[in-house]
Amino acid sequence: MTTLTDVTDSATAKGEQTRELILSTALRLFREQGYGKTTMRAIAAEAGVSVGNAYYYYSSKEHLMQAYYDHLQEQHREATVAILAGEKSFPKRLTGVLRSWLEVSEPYHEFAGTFFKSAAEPKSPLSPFSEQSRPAREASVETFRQVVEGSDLKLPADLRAELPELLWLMQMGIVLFWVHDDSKGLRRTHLLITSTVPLVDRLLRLTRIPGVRGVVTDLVGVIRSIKTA
Amino acid sequence: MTTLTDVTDSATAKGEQTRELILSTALRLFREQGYGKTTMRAIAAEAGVSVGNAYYYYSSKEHLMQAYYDHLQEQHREATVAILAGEKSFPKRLTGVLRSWLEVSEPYHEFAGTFFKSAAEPKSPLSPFSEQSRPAREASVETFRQVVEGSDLKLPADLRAELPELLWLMQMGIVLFWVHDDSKGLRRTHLLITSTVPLVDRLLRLTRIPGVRGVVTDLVGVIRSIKTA
DNA sequence: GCTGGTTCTTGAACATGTTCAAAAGATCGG
DNA sequence: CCGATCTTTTGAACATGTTCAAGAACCAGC
Repeated sequence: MTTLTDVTDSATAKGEQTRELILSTALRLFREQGYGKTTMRAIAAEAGVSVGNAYYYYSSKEHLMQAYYDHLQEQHREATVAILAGEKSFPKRLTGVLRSWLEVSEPYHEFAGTFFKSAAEPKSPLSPFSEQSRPAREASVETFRQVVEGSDLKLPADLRAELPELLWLMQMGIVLFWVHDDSKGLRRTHLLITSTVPLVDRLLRLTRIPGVRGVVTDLVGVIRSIKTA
Repeated sequence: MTTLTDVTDSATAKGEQTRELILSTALRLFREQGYGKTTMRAIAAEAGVSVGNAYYYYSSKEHLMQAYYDHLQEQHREATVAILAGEKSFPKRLTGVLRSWLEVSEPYHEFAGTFFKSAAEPKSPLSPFSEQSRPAREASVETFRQVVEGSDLKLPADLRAELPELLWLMQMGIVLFWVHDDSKGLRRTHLLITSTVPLVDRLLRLTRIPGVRGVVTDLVGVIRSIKTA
């Protein structure tokens, strides 16, 4: 497959151009006609290569999707930088990050469903919980860590430590909702975000109440034990 | 396709036997060798009919899965009756219902992943949120309604009304976890249930605290607005 | 510039879900 | 019992993801 030298000077290598040609062609076709209607034969033909060649670089149609996912992730990360730079309020930071995901992903909404279809299978490398998507997942969690870190939110340390992953989970939930949302202009998903974020904010601030504190501590404990079990 | 008379005397009709033969054969093969490795040709051959005949009754391989899903749902509902009859404590009722789902589904754990793969696609009739699975979904929510109704749990009316659906959502989450759980004897999923249920119980009882009450009322409001939007 | 190996490319072949036109069987009025 | 109509059954054909053996292109070392 790939050798060590590939990593260093792959940028100029011949095959690397083919690889990118195939990927960009695939992404374009996915966008233009959806994932399901785009055949591997069509991708190959459009890119001017043979079917087998596409498989030489991407071992399956799903892998092309995986590449798209990484692409999306990267775009989102870039988009968040500006947002996080100029805002201290926690709810606003969170809203901004979630909204920007929506914007970045919008062109793909139609065929995102098919994406999640693959993602839901545990053994699939596309699953957001899989080993293969660990880098993308950790990058995403990192974004939420920044949302928390740079904000004015005051929280007990233990909860604060787990919060980024919880927010990531929240985003997964929103994405799931988004995938099923066929309302005009994604109105319902926007509504979900605008109404959920302030609620989360208030919930988090509730941890100051003594009676609540204990439950939260336990909640954090449960999360930790499940993660390591 | 089907005429009105079908509904009434279909039980004895010739074709109905074929339909059931195909379904039972399919389910057996699914269990024996997994969904992916079971081909439509194999199902047809094993049932002693032609491939086209299988499609005459089940318009796709996924539809056979749908039938299995209904089957599972029904088994779970039956299993819960006994549990709910002899227990008043809310956490115990909830634990019992969740555990029994685990038991009923256990033989299918291995290929359940593939099932959820199909289920995650929004347009798929298999999606737990789809129109087609509304009956199964409502039956399931109904079970959780009974968990709440027959329990000693004291709650504000508005929250109590939404709780069954929230619990159903919780189960979806557990199922998602379960699908990814490959620990010995499903240890981690059991752990998730045993540690989450008491927490939910405590969280619900927290609604008595005035400061919490307001947030919960708003939460319920958000849920309602999202549902109807 | 030859040679041996590595990388890249090809297209035919395969596996499997799905469709469909045609045939076979069942039902029923006359 | 006949023919018409509806239901059921068939199997070949099709679409498409995937594999693979073979060859082409390329490159490093002599």
